[in-house]
This record gives sequence, structure tokens and C-alpha cells, in this order.
Amino acid sequence: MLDLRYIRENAGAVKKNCADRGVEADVDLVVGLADRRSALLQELEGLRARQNQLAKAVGKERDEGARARLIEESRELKERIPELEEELHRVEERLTEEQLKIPNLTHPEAPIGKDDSENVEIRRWGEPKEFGFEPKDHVELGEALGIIDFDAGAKTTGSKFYFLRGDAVLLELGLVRFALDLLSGRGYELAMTPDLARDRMLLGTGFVPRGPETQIYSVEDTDLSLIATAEITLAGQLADEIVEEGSLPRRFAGLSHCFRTEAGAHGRASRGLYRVHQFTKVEMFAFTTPEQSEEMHREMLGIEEEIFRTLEIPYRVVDICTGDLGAAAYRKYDVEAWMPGRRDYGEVTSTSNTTDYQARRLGIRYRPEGGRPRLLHTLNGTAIAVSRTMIALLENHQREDGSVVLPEALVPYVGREVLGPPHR
RNA sequence: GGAGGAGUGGCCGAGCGGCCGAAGGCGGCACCCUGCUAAGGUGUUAUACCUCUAACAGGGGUAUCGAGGGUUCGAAUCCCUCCUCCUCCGCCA
Repeated sequence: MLDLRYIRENAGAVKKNCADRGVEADVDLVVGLADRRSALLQELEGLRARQNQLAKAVGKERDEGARARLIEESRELKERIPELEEELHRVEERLTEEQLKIPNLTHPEAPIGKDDSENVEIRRWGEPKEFGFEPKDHVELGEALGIIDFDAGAKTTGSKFYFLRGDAVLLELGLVRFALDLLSGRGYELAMTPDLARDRMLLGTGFVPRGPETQIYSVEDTDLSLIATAEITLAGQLADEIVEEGSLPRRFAGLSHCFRTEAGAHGRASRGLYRVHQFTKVEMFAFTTPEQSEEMHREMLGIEEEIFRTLEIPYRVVDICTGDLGAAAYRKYDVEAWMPGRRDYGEVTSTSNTTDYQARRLGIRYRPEGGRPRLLHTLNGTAIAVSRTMIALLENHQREDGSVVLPEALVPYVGREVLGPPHR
């Protein structure tokens, strides 16, 4: 959410930003509603001031007649005030609804573009490996090894769900522990968060919990949804709080399951583990001062790259263009790993600087030394999204016989050098 | 799930239906004093929004004492619902 005053005073710039991002938001409507709200508020506050005045006067008035007159006027106000309040409430509800559609501002250096085809590659690491044989994709590899079972997932739960078996279980746990160890050493507080969160936390972080275009599973008859990422709970943990400046930056490494309906995503490149409804992820999250956030963003991207270099997986880094930023991001970088099964790079991590966009909605502020509270900045980045990392790992490190050699750094975490069929 | 208790400012903690945005303490800030340090003294210190104004300086106003309703001329204070936390019992991984 953007600051209402900023929107009113910079309607032109906000409109241009919406256009750059390809977002349909009615800025004029927001401004109109904001004006209406101000007018109502002024009228209402005037009446309330009179009401308070009267109440105070009644307490002091000794003359019975005068007292009765004061109470009479007060009773009249008591009728009118709720009517205005109701109208104000309606206007504010509508205003918030429209205001939420307006995306965050954009970093001046973010590339302008309409969709992911206009994202800008900024660097590459590693060369796609030449196999001396026809490489298989992770679905073939996983099923042949008996370690990824889509049929069982589909039977018990539905398509795009899966069982991990045998060495894949150890691989998931090893990847998670590998990431946690690395982040713990970089000053990230380890956290396992709830896998569900209140709708307010989803809205606050820029997700749409319910409705036709939602990507979120919500629980009926409650205000809870399954989280799409621990970003939601990690951001929400400080909702409505004011933290001391000295405690910033504050870094978290959050482990959670992630749930996504992926509505409308069928038919696209989504074979196997690439686009699933549930996966495990270690997420980086940070609260910073406005001055610290760009540096923190670079730090997160650096860690993401380091992880994939350590896993010996070729990747490229992409600067996400305006049309592909989503609502909350001011700037976003993706790391895309080489996936031999696709003969292409595929997104494995994403890191965003959301500036004060989430903090405003969630009410998270910090107190500068001796100053008034200011909104802080929030950032997030993927350390390891297990499912997609598993794709890259299996496909890049496969051998002709269908077994998979683990990168050295992972061996102690998985307890194996080679992934093979489960023990019978 | 059952029975009790509690939710107040950055933190702790008072609070008779009107004089309470709220005592007191801690912490913070400013100044004073003490040759350093420690201690002490005085003052100050919630947030958002509206409005006057050249003003992010001041003045005025509204709201906020877990949330939402209600009673009342008037609610932190009374009533209802919900949420959260604590204690005890039951159940359970």
C-alpha cells in the first residue's frame, strides 16, 4: 500500500507507475474517494467536538433547566453522528479496496517492460554441462530412482502433489539444513513459522487471500489461509509494533511449507516439481531502515548466488522488469538455474525489496534515535525452495545410469554421495 | 473441550461512569550539578488523522486504554460477543 497523501499529491506519477507495471488501478477514483473521506471526516469531527463539549458541560451545569437543554442538544447529535460514521465507513472501505490495487513505487533503474520476456539478464555463472548421453528430466530420474512419487500424491491429495521417498527425503532435509546453517552464520535468526496465517497478514504482504484470482488456499469459516511463503508470517510477526533503530537490520531465516493453488497455471512449463501446490522453503526475510534496504537487497542476492555456486549449478541472474514485479516489490532479482530437462533456465529464487509497502499495511515502524516513528523497510529472498532446487540438482548432477552425484558441500548434510533407489 | 483470571503508553504498573490521553516507576531526551566514572537534581517524553499556518515550528480538534458491538447527555471504568495470554482439569502427538 502506498501512502494516501503521496497518492493525492503525486497522482500523475502514480498513474505512470501503474502504467509501467501494467497494473489496472483507478488512481483518480482513489483521489476522489480520499477527498470525500476528508470532507466527511471534517464534518464528523466537528460534530464530535461539539458532543464532547456538551458532555463536559452537563457534568458541570448545576441549573436543572440549562442542564436539560444541553442534554437535549446532545441527544440530537447522537442521532446524526452514527449516520455520518456509517457513510465514512463505507467510503473508507471502498477507498482501501481501491488503494490496495495500487502497486509499490519502482526503483528508477528497474527495467521497463510489460512481462517476463523483458526481464534483463545481468550475469551468468557456470556453463550448462555437456552430457555424453541424452540427459533425463527430473521426473524420469525421480521416478526411475523411486524417490519422487507423483502417482501417490495425486491419489491421496490431487495433481501437483507428490510423495518424496527414500533419498529424496534425506535430500530435502539436507538442503534445508544446509541453508539454515549458512544463514545462521550470516546473522539470520532461524525460525519455523506457522503454515497458516490470518488474512490480514496476507493482505499486508501483498497477497490476495480470497476471490477469483487468488493463488492462496483459505480455510473455510475462518480468517486463515495456508501461507504461500514464510514471508507472510515473518513479516506479520512484527505487525503493529515499533522497534528500536538499534535492533535493525533484523534478519530471519524462516522454514515453512508453502501452498499455492497455481490457478490458471496449467499447460505452461510446469512438468513435475516445477509448479506444485506444496513445497518446503527456507526464506530469508529482513527488517531494515530505509537507508539499509538497498544494501540488504544486494546481500540477499549474493547469498542466493552463493548457494547455487556451492551446489555447483549453473545459473543466471535476472533483473525483473516493471511489468513482472508484482504489487509489493520496488525491485526484484531472480536467480534462474540451468535445468537440462527444460534445456533452459528456470526460476529457483527471487529476492525483493518491498520498501515500506508491506510495513505501511502491517503497521511496522522503528523509532530513530530520539525521533518519531517511521515505517521501516522489508525485504525477502529465497534461500532454498526445495522442489525447484531438487529439479536443478537431479538434472545437473545425473549420470548415464540414472543415479545422481551430490555436490561435495551437500554430502555431509544428506549422508550420501550418490542418490540411488530406495532400499527394499 | 471444561473452570477460573488477565489484557492500559517504548516497557512495568495504578485507575471512584464526568476534573483520565490516562498516577507512579523504568527506559529515552534536554539541561544542571559533581574535576573523570558512578550517583544526584530539574524538565520533558504515545500514535494516527483533520484543521489554522510559510512551516516536518506552534495552536485548535478527532480517535485510540486487546477487537467489535451495546447502555448513557458522558465509558479505560457497566453489559454482550470475539481474540490473545496465564492457571487448573480433561484429552492428545
